[in-house]
Amino acid sequence: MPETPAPTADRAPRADARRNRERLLAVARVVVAEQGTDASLRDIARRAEVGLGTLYRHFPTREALLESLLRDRFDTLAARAETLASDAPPYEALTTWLREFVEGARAYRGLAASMMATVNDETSPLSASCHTMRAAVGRLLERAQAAGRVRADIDRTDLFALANALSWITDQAPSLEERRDHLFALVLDGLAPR
Amino acid sequence: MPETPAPTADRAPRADARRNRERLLAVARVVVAEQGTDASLRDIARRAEVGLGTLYRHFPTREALLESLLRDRFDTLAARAETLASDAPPYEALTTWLREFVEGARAYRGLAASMMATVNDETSPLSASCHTMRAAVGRLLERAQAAGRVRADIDRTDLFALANALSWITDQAPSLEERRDHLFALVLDGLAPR
DNA sequence: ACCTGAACACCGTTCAAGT
DNA sequence: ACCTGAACACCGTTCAAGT
Repeated sequence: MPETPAPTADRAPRADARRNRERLLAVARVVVAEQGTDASLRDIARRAEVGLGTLYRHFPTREALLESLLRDRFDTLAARAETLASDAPPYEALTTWLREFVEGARAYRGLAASMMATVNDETSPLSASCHTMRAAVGRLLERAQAAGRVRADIDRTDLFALANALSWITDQAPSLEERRDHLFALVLDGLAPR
Repeated sequence: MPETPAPTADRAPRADARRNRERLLAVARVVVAEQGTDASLRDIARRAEVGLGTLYRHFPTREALLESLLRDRFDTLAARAETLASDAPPYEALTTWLREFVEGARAYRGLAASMMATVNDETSPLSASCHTMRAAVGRLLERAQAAGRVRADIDRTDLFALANALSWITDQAPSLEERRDHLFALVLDGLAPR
């Protein structure tokens, strides 16, 4: 019985496909860091020395590419929320997580906008990928609310929107970066119970 | 002495030029309402039944076009700030103005981003046009601060950024529109003195 | 003085042809 | 099974040629 390739669904990908995928992701990481989340897909394929169709084969949509780029980050942030939930007091756990979230969002310009888009389009791969992260921070929020440190009239989506809005500010006007922590603190004050 | 055209600087524009400019503005208002501030300039020229070069002649840049579209709004908002300064108590004047600002920003998707861009690029026509408006709201802020109703550690640029960030949220995720007033109130709470 | 549209250099997306 | 790049339909911007 010769090793028939057998096109089973979960077959190991061909070597060249695997290599191309990795090249694309590595290049995409650089180009998105340079140009933001609306970077030129053509440019990414070019710099990865790969046909444009190859990029589309591996990542049928821009969101799919971003998802692969950001999955690590989402997983890390979700895990971080769990750690904080058991290691820190409710309010401090929440604010620490939010601070790290906003800090990390600075990595890619346009990221905040891409994240907010997932609120509307639940079907996007990006939406699915950050869902567990949002659920995790939701639990942090509820804990802080139960402890009476955060007003009860906001939900995780409100919090997500506020965090992204803060990220967006420095996205658009880098000169306001030095004020970001300050505005962040101001919004936190707004979260206090009435 | 025949009526020599005399190319004086401030000559009345030719009739066709005047007409084209008005057509472009009228169409731009519609198209930007449909597509947002990054609307297709080609589409605007096409629907105005005007050559593409004509659009560029009248509005050398996208920002110049937006500026003409928004000048009224800026002037109105600046005047409104003056009215409120004399008619309403300091804090109420400020919050009323901010509410109207955010409410009005909903007119064009992408407007918040265009506004924030003026913080970095002081040379843009949009920046010049909204400068007096920003100065006016700056005075409202200072009054509210002097009355002890708003924390002293924020300036007009911070406030401008926060207002645009709130506008941006519903820009990106229209489904959050019903939460906007709520998030607005939350940020206002954050403005209270410590 | 002003208008026009072709020309140029870019996009995103698809898909027939290759290996 | 996967890769490739031409093809298509769009952009923004410029500018020679017209009236």
